[in-house]
Amino acid sequence: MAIPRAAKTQRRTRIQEEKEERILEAALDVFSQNGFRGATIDQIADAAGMSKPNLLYYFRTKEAIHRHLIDRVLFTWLEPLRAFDAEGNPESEIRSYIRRKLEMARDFPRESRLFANEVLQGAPHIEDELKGPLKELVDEKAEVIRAWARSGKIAKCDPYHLIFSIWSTTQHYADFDVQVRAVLGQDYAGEGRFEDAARFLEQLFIDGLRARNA
Amino acid sequence: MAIPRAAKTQRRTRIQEEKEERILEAALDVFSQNGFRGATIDQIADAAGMSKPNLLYYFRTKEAIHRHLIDRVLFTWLEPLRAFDAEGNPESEIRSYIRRKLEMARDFPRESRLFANEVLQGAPHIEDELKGPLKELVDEKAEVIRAWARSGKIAKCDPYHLIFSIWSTTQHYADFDVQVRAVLGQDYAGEGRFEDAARFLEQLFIDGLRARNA
DNA sequence: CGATAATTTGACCGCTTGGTAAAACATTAC
DNA sequence: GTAATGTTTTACCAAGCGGTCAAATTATCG
Repeated sequence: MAIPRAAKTQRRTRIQEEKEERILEAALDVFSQNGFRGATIDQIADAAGMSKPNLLYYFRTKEAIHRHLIDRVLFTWLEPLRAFDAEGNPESEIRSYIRRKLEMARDFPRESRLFANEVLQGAPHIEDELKGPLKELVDEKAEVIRAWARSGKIAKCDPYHLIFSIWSTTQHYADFDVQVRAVLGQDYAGEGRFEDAARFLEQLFIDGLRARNA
Repeated sequence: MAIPRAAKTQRRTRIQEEKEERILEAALDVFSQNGFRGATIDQIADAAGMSKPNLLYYFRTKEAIHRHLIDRVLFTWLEPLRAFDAEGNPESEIRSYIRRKLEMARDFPRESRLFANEVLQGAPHIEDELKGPLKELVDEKAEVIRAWARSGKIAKCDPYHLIFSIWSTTQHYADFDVQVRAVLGQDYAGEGRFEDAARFLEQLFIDGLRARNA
């Protein structure tokens, strides 16, 4: 007779841990492809290879699964920006930031789409995180960029819009993948487009931001 | 006793025309905010100020409304790219393309989000349009850009990824509006961010693509 | 006016959805 | 072992969904 619902016991069994992971993995698939409202618990349960009530034993509601995923993604998604180093060389910092974001778009497209879906629909579940932690981190890094510009290491530019443009150009390859593939055609087999994109974006941003002694 | 369903009569009454317009307007609101699956006919009917069966008298299915909207958006969305002129000055062509795309993001964010929602979820309704007309148009304009690069008017670069990067950076201000606002803070009242974005993007792309005689 | 066609409404249907209840089953602790 | 706890299943529900139907209402036209 279980009053439970997983969280009751402080120490979670391995079976709990394993099942929860399987659920989240399946949910990532489904949510990222259909959005929150488009996803159904049955779909997720199917993909996780268990019955719906069984799934609901681990997560009480559909929203609980979603929140769990969103929290996780939000954290890892900002890693590359956190790594942005004020002491480093501006050009190589920007270059490696672009690289890392592009790698994430390539390796974790579902996470990117999950996030995009959420923001696109007004970010109903994460407004606070955006206005709080996210804004603070961006403010901090914007100051770093501004300092680089002031000291003439890169061209003067609006640091916020610089960050936005790196976000958008890199995530585009995950979020708009179907469109990218459609336009490039299938002769573009494999992941070559990511290498090409990296080359292009590095050129664009590095040359576009190179300090001009005018 | 009407066998009707609007399309039966070749000549549509003004009342038909007006109601259909009201429905599409309402549907744009709802679809762009909730995606296809997230939107309900009741919501759209409510927003259009009519009953559900009444709405279904004008559009037989939810998909019919959606297809109508998507077709319309797809067409107008490509206008700026079509205007891209091979004979013009490369720098000013690119500059005004960015401007126009940014203006569309500002003035028609719902249209942008409708499209983004669709592509994000795998473009189930418009795969053919992407692989057909869209690809052809992009191929054509990519050739123009390549010619500019060959003749040394702009730096050598991958024209496809250049187009992608203009699309993504500009549409970002419509699709990720909540995030942009959250990060910039509400001190950013009004639409000033679009002017700032325009300045930044023009600088980035123009300087990033300026021909290098190296 | 009356007749005919166009529009609107309310009642309804079958299916899917998120979620529950309770009992069956499995596992662990002693 | 057995008792307690943890897990899974079967059956189910109430609400929401896309869509239909037939009757009621309104507009149009001679």
